Amino acid sequence: MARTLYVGNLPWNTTTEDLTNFFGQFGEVISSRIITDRETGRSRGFGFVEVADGDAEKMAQDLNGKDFGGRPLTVNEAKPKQQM
DNA sequence: GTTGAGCGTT
Repeated sequence: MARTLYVGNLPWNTTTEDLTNFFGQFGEVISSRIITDRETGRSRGFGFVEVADGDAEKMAQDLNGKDFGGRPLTVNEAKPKQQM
């Protein structure tokens, strides 16, 4: 399985590939997703990164507060989304 | 071409 990490304080131009590359250096990245505004299509400045179960907590602590794009990254374990 | 707390889409 994998854990989902909430990533905030991202630059507007951050892409999913940027998250995958950055998080990939700290652990195994399963998938990444940048949340874009559904109505405007522009980036909301945050996203989610799905990582390996065993590396999730370590990556969250290592990447939290790390500099990314010139700004301190905000990383936390994402809240479980309602699965229907 | 803007903005800056905040937990997402099929």
